[in-house]
Order: sequence, then C-alpha cells, then structure tokens
Amino acid sequence: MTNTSKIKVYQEVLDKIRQFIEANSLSEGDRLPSERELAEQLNASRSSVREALRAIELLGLIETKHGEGTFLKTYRPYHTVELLATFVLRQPTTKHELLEVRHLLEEQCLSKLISSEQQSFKELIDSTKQYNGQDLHTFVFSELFELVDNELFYKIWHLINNFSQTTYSNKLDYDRYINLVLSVESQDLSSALQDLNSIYEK
Amino acid sequence: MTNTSKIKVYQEVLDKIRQFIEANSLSEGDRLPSERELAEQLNASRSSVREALRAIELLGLIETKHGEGTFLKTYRPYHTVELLATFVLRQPTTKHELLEVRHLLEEQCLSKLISSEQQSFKELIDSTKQYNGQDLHTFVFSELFELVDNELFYKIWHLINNFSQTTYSNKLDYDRYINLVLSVESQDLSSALQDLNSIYEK
DNA sequence: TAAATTCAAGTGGTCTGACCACTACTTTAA
DNA sequence: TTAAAGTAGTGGTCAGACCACTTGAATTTA
Repeated sequence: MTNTSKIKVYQEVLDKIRQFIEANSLSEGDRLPSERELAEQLNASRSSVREALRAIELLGLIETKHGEGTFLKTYRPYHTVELLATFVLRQPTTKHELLEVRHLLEEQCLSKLISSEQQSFKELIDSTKQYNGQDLHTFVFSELFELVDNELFYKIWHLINNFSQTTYSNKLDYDRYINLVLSVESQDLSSALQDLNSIYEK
Repeated sequence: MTNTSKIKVYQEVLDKIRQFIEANSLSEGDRLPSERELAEQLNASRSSVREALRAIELLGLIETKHGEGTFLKTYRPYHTVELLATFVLRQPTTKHELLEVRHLLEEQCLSKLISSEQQSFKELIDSTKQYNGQDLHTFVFSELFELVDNELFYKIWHLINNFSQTTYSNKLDYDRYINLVLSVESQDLSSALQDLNSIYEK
C-alpha cells in the first residue's frame, strides 16, 4: 500500500552530492569527485552514481567532460525547459499559478526599483527598442531584476520565468514595455504596476 | 575541436522515448515499455536506458513502480521548481538576500489577501494566541499563505523560509503578529505592511 | 464450486566488472 | 630543448548477474 517511503539509491546519492557541494562550498566550474570515487565514498555502485549524475546533468546543474571529470555549471535551465515543453501537456491551473507568481515577483521588482535611488534607464530603453529576439518580456525583466541587486531574487524569478514560457510577444508590446520602464524611471509605482497589468491582460 | 556534437546514448534514448510517447499519444498513467524492452528496441544497454529514465523521473515526468513498470505522470512544475530551488538556494546566498526575498514574498502575500474577498481571521487570531511552538513567524505565515490559494507561491515561500532559519520569537511578538492579522482582516494594506516591517526591523 | 495458496514470469533496483575513448601529464627519445 | 610516446585517471557504455516486488495463472484446499 503505502510504499512511497522506499528511497532509491540514486536519490540518496543525489542528496549526498548536494551536501558535498554545500560542505565544500563548491561553485561554478569546480570539479566534483570522480564517479568511481563517489561510488566508493557513498557506498554505492558506479551505476547508481551515474544515474544521479545524469539526472542533474539533464537539469543543467553539472557538466561532464569526457576524460576530465564532472564540473559544476552555472545554472541555465534553457535546455531543460525545451525538454519539458516537448514532454508536457501543461495544465491550465498550473500555468495560471506560474504566471501569477511571476507577475507577483515582477511587481515586487518594480516596487524595489522605484523605492531605491533614482537611476537612469536610458540605455535600457534604447536596447529595448533595438531588441530583436524572441522574448521581449524576458529581456526587459532580466535587466530590471539585475538592477535590484539581490541575486537570489533574480534567480527565483528566472526559474519561474523559464517555466512559464508561454506566448511570445508580438511587436505591439514594445510600447508597453517602454512605457513600463519609463514609469519606473519617473518613480511612479502605481503607473508602473498598471503598465505591467496591461501586459498580463493582453 | 567541434566536439560539442557528441551526443550521449542516454540523450538519444531520451529523444526516442519522447518520440514514442508522441507517436502512441500516451498520456498520464499510461505505461512505457519495460527497461529491457526499450534497451533492445533502441539498441542500447539497459544502463543507458536507466540513466535516461532516472533523469526524467527526477524531472517528475514519469513514475516507476517496482515490479510493475514505468508510467507517465502528470507534470507538475512545482516539483521541478522545488528541485531546482534546492540547488539554487544552496549556492552562496547571503542571509540578507534570503530575508529580503522572504520579506518581499510576504508583502505580496498580504497584498493578495487584502485585495481578495474579505474573510474572517478569527480562528487564526485565536490559534495564534494559543500558539506555543518555536516559530511564530512560520506558523502565522503558513496560515496566511495557504489562504492565497496558489500552491506554487506557498512552496516558494516555504523553501525560502526554511533556508532563512531565523529564530526565536519572544512574547512581545505575539502582539505584532496579531496586529498584522488584524490589519489584513480590516483590509488595510499599508498598515499591514507597516506591521510586517516592524517585525523585520525588530 | 469457491476460496485460498502457491508458483512462475515479468518488472524495476542494484551491483560488478569489463572495455573503450578521451584528457592531461610524465617519461622518453630525437 | 623539443617533440613524441607512454601512462594514469576520467567519463561512456555495455553485458550479465542477483534481488525485491507485483501480478496473474495454476494449483491446492475448503
């Protein structure tokens, strides 16, 4: 019946690896112990270790180099998202929640920016006008979040944003985003929030 | 040189599985071929197949039942988001950042509650007064976040909250938290935010 | 006949040991 | 001094072996 308690070896390994990273405060580019070493130290077979490593590799958290080793990687979930997209039939509720949270985070971002020292957004406006990529929203907010100077905050938004990839913006949106930035620049919070709303309601 | 093109077996397997799912239009609950079957059909070893399966299992896309088989699962981004968050959060993060983000999530929580339909907080106030545990903050906000009806939002806060292990509340805090809830009840946002601030500034 | 038991086949879970391919470094030879 | 060859360590992959578990059929029992 209630069998869910069975923890698999590869999951334990996963946890141990995470702990190892934390304990040795490894960061981007650092090398993990070899598969054989991990297997021995964690008292697991190399296969199990590999299952764990492959899993977090797919998540984009590590990178393996044949003949060299396994390395921590800067987290970039792009390929994960692509992968997921092909597998997933998204559920409406879920999608709604994702967007709601994203919206929330962005509101706070704007609020933070406005309540901090005034700064110029000239460059951002220019680069927005010239932006030619797929996802204007991501572009603009990446820039805005970076200004907030809270790495964690940025990462969380980034994470959510990647999962809520939905409709790609059409050209009309340029105006909306530029208005938004202008509102931020003039430190008008309620106007900025309204601009953001209009983007979401579209 | 251009070595990046080296595709690993487990990635090919992954792709084939995806194609299989698509071709047979499998959906939630349907069973995939057994590991041994997949290995044979895809001309790979069982280990490689398992590496692929473990990876997407970790992503939350499939579910394996010992002795039964491997099944497609309803996809919940929470799972992935949570998983990734545990890694992201373990990267060097200052306590200040954690608290700032937590604070900010809580502000949004209050804001959401206040802008939604009015509700009674009588029970919450009572149980807060009687609360006898270690962490009043967690208690009160767990309740508040649940009222927001966005599971993802709740989970993110929960994660951050766990990592920002602060602390011990002294009795004086009871008043602060009760005031906070009262402000929410009377739908007075600015007052609620102020109450929250006073908790953080303490 | 109906119910309980036993048993066999199929499945995932794990481990071992073996090669191969690649990299970086050391040793050797020119 | 420099170039080449060798070597040790690493990830990549595979084959095969058990084990634990589930299911359903065959068998036994009531």
